[in-house]
Amino acid sequence: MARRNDHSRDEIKDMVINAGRRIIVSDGLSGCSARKIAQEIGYTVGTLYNVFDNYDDILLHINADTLDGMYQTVSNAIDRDLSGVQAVKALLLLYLDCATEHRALWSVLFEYNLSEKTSLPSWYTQKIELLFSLMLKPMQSIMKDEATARTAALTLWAGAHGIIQLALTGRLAKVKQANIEILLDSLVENYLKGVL
Amino acid sequence: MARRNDHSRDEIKDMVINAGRRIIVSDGLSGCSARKIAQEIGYTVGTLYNVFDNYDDILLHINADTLDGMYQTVSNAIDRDLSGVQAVKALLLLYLDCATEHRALWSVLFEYNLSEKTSLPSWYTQKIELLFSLMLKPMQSIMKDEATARTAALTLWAGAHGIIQLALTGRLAKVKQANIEILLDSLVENYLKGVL
DNA sequence: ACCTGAACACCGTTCAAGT
DNA sequence: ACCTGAACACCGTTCAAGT
Repeated sequence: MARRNDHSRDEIKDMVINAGRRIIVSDGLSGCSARKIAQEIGYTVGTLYNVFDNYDDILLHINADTLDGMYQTVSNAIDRDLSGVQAVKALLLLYLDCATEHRALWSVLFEYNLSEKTSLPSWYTQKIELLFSLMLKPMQSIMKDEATARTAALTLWAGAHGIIQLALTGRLAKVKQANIEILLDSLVENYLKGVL
Repeated sequence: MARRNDHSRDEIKDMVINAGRRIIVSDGLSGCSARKIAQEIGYTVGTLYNVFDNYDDILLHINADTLDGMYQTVSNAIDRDLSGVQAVKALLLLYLDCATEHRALWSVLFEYNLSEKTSLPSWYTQKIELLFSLMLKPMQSIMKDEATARTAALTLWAGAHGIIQLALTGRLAKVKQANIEILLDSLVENYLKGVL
């Protein structure tokens, strides 16, 4: 034992993140733990702390991977033929797809709060910004002024998030899964009608 | 020991909920536990399980109290002189106040997910519905058709939640606390302009 | 009937000790 | 330098035993 050196530091990092993701997908966040991840990758729990600051740090990196995956999925699925209002609408439906298809990972993205004081690291918020840029682009093609385009994009982006979040967690009084798209449609349609 | 009978079942229930709320407010959700609640009220942890199903059940009841409190606060603070768009806008700003003033409790409301399968009990979703009725009312005075008024109210309500949630948790790229009101204003103003 | 105390099976985190 | 194993201080939950 000790000093096996089977894997490099970066390899272990990847193994931890991937094992954590698999466990969350199959058993949920509450079914995941540092010990279970360690067992899954064939190392002792102490090894995780050579590579990550703490358990929150592991979750943060899993979330980072989720954001990367969403960016890939969404940017690949974008229909380049659409433009304007239709493009924005299609984009938000793609986010809805991501959320429903990877529910557990998507939940961890928003519902896990890091220790109160420390804010999200900039390399992480940059991933958010990158994903957001997919929304900003079609909005800028609709509206000429850059500042108001950004405000509009933020508003619709966050608004759509709220609809998806509350509906998927059953907190949006009586709204069933099937009606989410109606609300998203209402949001985009009417907001943009008002803004243009 | 045993069979003290100092407090009735309902009294203990209240003590647990209130102690839990105090701990969450001062130490956050991660600082709260069944054991700490028990210690705070001078009982053993086992006693909590005579009165509640499990720890999730305790949090659910704390959330129920939070919802009751929000209903009281908001319905008392409503300016009856306002109407139409202004009334809706003022209402969402009152929610923002609730969220910022009771951050920890407000977080638990949305960021704590009960065990995957079981959905929220109806006595709980009724409290959500009651709070939502405060939003529905002014919307119905703006729009005649009841169904579209409800869709509009749901959309704005959930949309505002998304803006508040993402902004307060630092997940809405570069949006500072001060800009939340701008986004809320943009949401309500433009959405209603489109809908009317 | 009500409450305790102790147990069970877990946690995240640390770190001396081995190779 | 890397990894283990064991410890520490916690968890939620259960339940026989006491009054």
